[in-house]
Amino acid sequence: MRETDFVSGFARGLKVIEAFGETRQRLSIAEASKLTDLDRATVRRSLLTLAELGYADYDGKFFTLTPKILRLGHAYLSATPLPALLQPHLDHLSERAGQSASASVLDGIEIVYVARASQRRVMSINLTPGSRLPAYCASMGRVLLAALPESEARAILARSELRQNTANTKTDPEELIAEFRRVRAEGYAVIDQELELGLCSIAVPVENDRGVTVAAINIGAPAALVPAAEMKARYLPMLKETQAALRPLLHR
Amino acid sequence: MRETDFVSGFARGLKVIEAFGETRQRLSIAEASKLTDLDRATVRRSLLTLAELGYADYDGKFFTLTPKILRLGHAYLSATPLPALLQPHLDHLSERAGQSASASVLDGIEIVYVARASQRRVMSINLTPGSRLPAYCASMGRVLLAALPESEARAILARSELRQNTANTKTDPEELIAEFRRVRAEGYAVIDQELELGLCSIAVPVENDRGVTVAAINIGAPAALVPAAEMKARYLPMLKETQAALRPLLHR
DNA sequence: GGATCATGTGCGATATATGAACAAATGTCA
DNA sequence: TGACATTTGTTCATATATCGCACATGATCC
Repeated sequence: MRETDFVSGFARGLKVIEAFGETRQRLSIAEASKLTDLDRATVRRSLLTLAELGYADYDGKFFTLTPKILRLGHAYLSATPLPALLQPHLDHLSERAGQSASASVLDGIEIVYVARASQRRVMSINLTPGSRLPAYCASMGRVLLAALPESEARAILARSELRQNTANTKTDPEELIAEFRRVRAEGYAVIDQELELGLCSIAVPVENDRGVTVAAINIGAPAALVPAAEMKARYLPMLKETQAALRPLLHR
Repeated sequence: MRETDFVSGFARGLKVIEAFGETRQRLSIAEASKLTDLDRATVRRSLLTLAELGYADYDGKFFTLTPKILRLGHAYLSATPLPALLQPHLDHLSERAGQSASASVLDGIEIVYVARASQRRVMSINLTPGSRLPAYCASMGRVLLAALPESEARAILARSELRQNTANTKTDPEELIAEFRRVRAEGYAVIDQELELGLCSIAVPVENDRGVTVAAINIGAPAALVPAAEMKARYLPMLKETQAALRPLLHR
């Protein structure tokens, strides 16, 4: 790509949108400038552009994103066949298991939920399509990382923070790499309260008709109801069935 | 705003992202150019920028959005306190009713789901936060339109397509305006299979502590289980309770 | 092989980014 | 309270980058 094939005004604008993350619903020009490391004048122009287009509100002091911004992400969720294709299978899975079933893909060091069928809520955080979790300590993340060449998986671990969320969280890269080998060999990953106390989950990869892993699906259950040791016996068979049902549906 | 306070390269890029709507997962440069009505060279630069930043994949012929694009919409969902604040109330509502409960806000002629607690799936389409429905034929849409000054509601109806989705769908603007008056007076809206056969729903506004409508919440049920005539008696009391519980929590 | 369509590129006209300068608002401290 | 220091938003001139057109090239289809 040539230098002139890059629209830096666009790139800067996207960076400004992403600055509205986490708890930052309202940003002043100066705050946005600090967060994005862009010049105040530049950020101001981006924000005013967003406001002019209806993607943001401006009260003269603070900018706030409007729901119109959801169109951007929704362009992906509705354009990609994956979520719609997975959804009925997740519904079925969730009903059979009596637990929540989800699907996610990898984006950098995180997994991104693309579809979900939830029973009652077990996690403290609210997962919806678009939600993100660190890959290293989520069952679907383990499956997706295990599908990568080991060098890439290592690179992702190196970029990850590897926080000790609970006493169970595995944070040693070598231990994680060894676990990826086991996942690759046995075809599933179980997480025993590594992300959050009281939550167990089991995941398997979803492969397309050429055997390439394109996503992961999982079932999550309260540890009090289903100990980690029982996850495999209870849920792996139905996850494998779903996996087999999906394979011929996924091309390219 | 001055002319030079607008970054047109940014605006053009956002337009390109939105071109990936509906069934358009893969776009060539020429296709994107037609959809956005932008010059091919411009679209090409925008798409290459998206690819360079990891928001899109490029196989030399077609561009595809990547899950990274979800960060943009998620910046809103996680930054805005509304979804997180509503979620536990929707969970509770959904459990009490034994039906799906949702919350949405208005964006132009559409409602946008910002939170949802779903029981079994009753609609053919899969609703998640970020999903959109035309406002004129959805229960939450009726509530949100009824909260606007009548001139604005009329303007939105004028811009809407007013499709006859089912035999029940109201498409006459005057009839809809009259219904908005009733909704305003009585404080709730019921939809009897106007969007999709077999689906009824009832919605109430969510107001902040100053009485301004900031969202709507609803309960949807299969018409076979709960006839429209029974929606009010069954669900309005619990919707009103939720409404009252939310009011003091919403400021500004 | 010619017509049609899609993509890539060079260039002049035009729009944008930059950093400094200024004005206004806000915070600080005696 | 008042004076000073900081922070923030805005404007400006100009160097720089982008836009859109026109043309060249490559693909595809009768």
